[in-house]
Amino acid sequence: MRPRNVTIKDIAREAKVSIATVSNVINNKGRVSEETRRLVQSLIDKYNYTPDLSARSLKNKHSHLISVVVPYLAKGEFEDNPYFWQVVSGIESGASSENFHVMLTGISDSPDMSFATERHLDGLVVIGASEQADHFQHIMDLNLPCVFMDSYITKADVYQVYSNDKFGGYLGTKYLVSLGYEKIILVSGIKGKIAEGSGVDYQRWLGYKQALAEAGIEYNPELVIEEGNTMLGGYYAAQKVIGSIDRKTAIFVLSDIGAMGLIRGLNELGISVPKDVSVVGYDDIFYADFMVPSLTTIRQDIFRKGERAVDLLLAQIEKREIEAKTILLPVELKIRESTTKNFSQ
Amino acid sequence: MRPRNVTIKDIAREAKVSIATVSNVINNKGRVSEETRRLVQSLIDKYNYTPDLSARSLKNKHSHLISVVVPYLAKGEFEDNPYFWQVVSGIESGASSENFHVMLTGISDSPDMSFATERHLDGLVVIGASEQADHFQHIMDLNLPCVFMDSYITKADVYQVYSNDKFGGYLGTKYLVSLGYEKIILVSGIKGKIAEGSGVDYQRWLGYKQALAEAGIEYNPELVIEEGNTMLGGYYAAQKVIGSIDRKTAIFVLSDIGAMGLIRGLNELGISVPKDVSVVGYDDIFYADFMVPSLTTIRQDIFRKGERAVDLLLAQIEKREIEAKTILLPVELKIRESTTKNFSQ
DNA sequence: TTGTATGCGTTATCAT
DNA sequence: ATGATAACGCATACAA
Repeated sequence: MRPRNVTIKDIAREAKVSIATVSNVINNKGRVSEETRRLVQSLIDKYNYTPDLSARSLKNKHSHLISVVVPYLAKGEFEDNPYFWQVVSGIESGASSENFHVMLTGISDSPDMSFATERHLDGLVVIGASEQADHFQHIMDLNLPCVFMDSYITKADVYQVYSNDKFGGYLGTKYLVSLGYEKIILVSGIKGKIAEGSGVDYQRWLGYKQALAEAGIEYNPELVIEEGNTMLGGYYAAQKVIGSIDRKTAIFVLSDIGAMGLIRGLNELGISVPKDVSVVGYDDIFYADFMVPSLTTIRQDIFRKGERAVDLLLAQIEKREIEAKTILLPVELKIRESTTKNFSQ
Repeated sequence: MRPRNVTIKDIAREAKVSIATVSNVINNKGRVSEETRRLVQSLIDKYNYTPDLSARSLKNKHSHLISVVVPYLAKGEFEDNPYFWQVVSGIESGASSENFHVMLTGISDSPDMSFATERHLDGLVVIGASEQADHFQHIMDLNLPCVFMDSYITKADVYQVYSNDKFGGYLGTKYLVSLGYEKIILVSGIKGKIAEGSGVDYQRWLGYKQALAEAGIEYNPELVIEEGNTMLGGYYAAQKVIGSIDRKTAIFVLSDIGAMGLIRGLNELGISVPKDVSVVGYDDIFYADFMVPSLTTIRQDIFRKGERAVDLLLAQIEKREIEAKTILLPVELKIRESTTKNFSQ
């Protein structure tokens, strides 16, 4: 199809040196005389030669290719949540600046991870894995550099990055309490995660409970709605909470995308935010500030989180010294229009 | 690091056959006796053997890897627009169902496309390229199977998929006219594209003009604001249009994400949608229905668009028969809350 | 039907 | 400082 590519051999021939020498100047290994180095380099430039990565990978067992995998999500939960895309953007950005490429491994893919070894992937960024699931062991069995995001793996020696979810849960709840609300509904993610005691939502729930306790408000499990951190989940949650909203009620949704669905759902039921009820979200996805009303939320720097994950992954791949295998990112409360003081007293 | 992988040789040895035979059963080439086929297959299963793709790629010159590239966007324009992610989702979905993997090639990457040949990529999906730009020739020079999305390349024999942008522009405009508006502001994308006569926005603009002409409304270039199809672009556009909004005015924004920014911007300036002004968007991104107000828009099936692009690409890669090198997808008007009849008369 | 041998483009070892 | 050569894992042309 396209003209045969120029290889290391062609360069060697034209430079009248051996391929070993060319290889050496490419990887500036070995001691090559400045003179031949320049000669070879000039030919490389002239022919626009770049080494064949398949050949290299065959030899080296690495590929400068990493993959991001999101194993535990249903179709749509991933693609319809800007959170993930912003993470992936950060990953791609961090990777490409270090000359790594990023493969996207769709969530609907089979649990089969063989592609990782087949392609000599250099590493994996795994988002939202759960230690209990089969997948986790599969991934560990790969024995590949890995960074887990948002996973709260308890096993030692696992590279992880997350943000301070417990504190985030605490912050959001405390803020609503400080506004004068006494009944804080928590709209959370995947059913069972809290009971299971795993995942980010569990951590955020811990913070929620702590803030409640500090405020002397009794924890009421009936106020915890597990509807999924999706737009539709939030939308349906609206119907579930509608009955229990009174003047002292506020709602804390553990994802911005869920909060968006909820606010929409509430609107359709004739409830206006923040006039009738205050809502806090979580994540600070890129358009949280542009929604109507703009969303009070727990902000984490999502893009940066992705970048940090690659940093950590590449450090592991390149066996660099690192401070710690675990990176904990800060969160902060971002006050916007979806919350307002409770004037009911 | 991890235990040496089992190779074709290991299987051959244990099966007491040659590697050629093993290779034959893997690719079910050649005539292999049913008996040995079964034997070899059982060992393949037993050892969980999968062929090394780097080796294969070195031999074959293909990789079962495609890449999506978005060459002409500034940082943020890509990652903050759900449109692109939905396209990418569609691409990933289509590709993975055909056992192809997808590489993400970030927009901030250098114009250098050498990675495509280095990695023996099987093909490219290029989004929003412009025939005039240098990039275009670079990509064509690769001589690689390619599908251009949203590009309106005039050169013959180029594989393309787009949706009916001109009709979309027509539909949105006509609808606003039918609601009783006589002054339709058009908020468009990248500056100069319309003058240049290229890209989707130019096509949509053509449709806009046509609808105006049919309605007997004189085209007024001052009503065309080129502020970028981004959230911030829309936001700033609000300040530009504010002065010229009267009772007969409606606004057509050529992206939902821009419309979101615009509506937010208008709100901050004390103008409410649709009470004070009607707004139509474009794309029907996944949350258009969940915004407040929900967005009247020109719908295209974005995910499907991505899927169709891979279909076309894979057909090209596998040299299958196809009906046409160009796929034109339909658009439709989706009426929601951001538009309302003009009662000013 | 099956085996042998060669080459794909590199890197690395060992000579020279 | 440089060159010859083996090896990486696979596919394939050709032989048997």
